[in-house]
Amino acid sequence: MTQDTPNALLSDFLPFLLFQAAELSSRNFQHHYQSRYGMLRTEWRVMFHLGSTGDQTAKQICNRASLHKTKVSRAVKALENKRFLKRETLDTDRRSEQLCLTKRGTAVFADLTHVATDFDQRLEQSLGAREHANLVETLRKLIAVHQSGG
Amino acid sequence: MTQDTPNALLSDFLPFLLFQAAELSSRNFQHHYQSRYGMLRTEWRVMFHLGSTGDQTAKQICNRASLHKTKVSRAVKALENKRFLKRETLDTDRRSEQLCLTKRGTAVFADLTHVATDFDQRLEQSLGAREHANLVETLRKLIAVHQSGG
DNA sequence: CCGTAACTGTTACGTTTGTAACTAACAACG
DNA sequence: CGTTGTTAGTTACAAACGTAACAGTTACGG
Repeated sequence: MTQDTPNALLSDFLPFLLFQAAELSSRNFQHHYQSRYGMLRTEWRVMFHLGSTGDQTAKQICNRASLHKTKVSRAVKALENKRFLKRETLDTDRRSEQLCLTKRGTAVFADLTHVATDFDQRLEQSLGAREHANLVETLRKLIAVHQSGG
Repeated sequence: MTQDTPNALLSDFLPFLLFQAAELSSRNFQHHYQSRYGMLRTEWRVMFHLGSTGDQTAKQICNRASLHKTKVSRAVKALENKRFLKRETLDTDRRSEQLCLTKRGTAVFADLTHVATDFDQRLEQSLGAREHANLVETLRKLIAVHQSGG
């Protein structure tokens, strides 16, 4: 059922392409944290943020990762049960908790970081260094636009 | 908890950036099909594929959209209930069903296509035409790489 | 102070999802 | 044909999810 509207534009519809690229690359990666550490996708994302951008509260992770607070809340609980993470109520505001990886959690993050780096390098090879860099830059711009209410 | 591994690379970890970009742009768009037609995300994706690449079976949509067959099965059922789509068992293989949009479904697709096109154009404006085109091209390449088992 | 409003994080509940088991149809081989 | 294996699509069940309501804490205005 073709439309009067040119389909060329629509078959390139960005949200769709983004979803598919995200879904496929995520799927290719999830096997690692799932089989080795029994982690869920959201758990890996939370750990990723703690490991790469440092100790922070759940709220900060929500904002930075575009994740819902209940999702983060449950992931934090799961990571805590696995002894990958510990929480410490802030003295300055006792509603918030500072989250940080335990020694064990840090080791897991380091391990997965290696896999992630390999993964990223293979991607860079198949795309070419410049295209890879451009992609990263463009995605960041796109994220910024949308977050400020595009 | 910083690592020995350079974090510059990791904070640009592509699967994460892709997820976030996909999530944000999808969220910005979902309001339209949700409030006007009570459609779920997967229903919109299925309709999108039928509308833009023509009548096809559920299996074909699964492959093209990287969606799980149960997800597609349920979306098709929902779209059928809304009378947006009809199925016709193939004579050549009576396991498969050809899916095609009804008149009503086609109208809905046309309406949402307009919104999508506007959305896409605004995106193109904020990114610039060349960067937008590059992004599309790179994402397609990336999807191709992953689908062939990268 | 006291009451109201706002904010962080958790929990209850209904919906959506994925895994696995299933039905029905085809295909290949004796 | 009949048996075995494969494929398209559905369904049952448990896990994960989002919405909304919640508890505890802070901020502010009288």
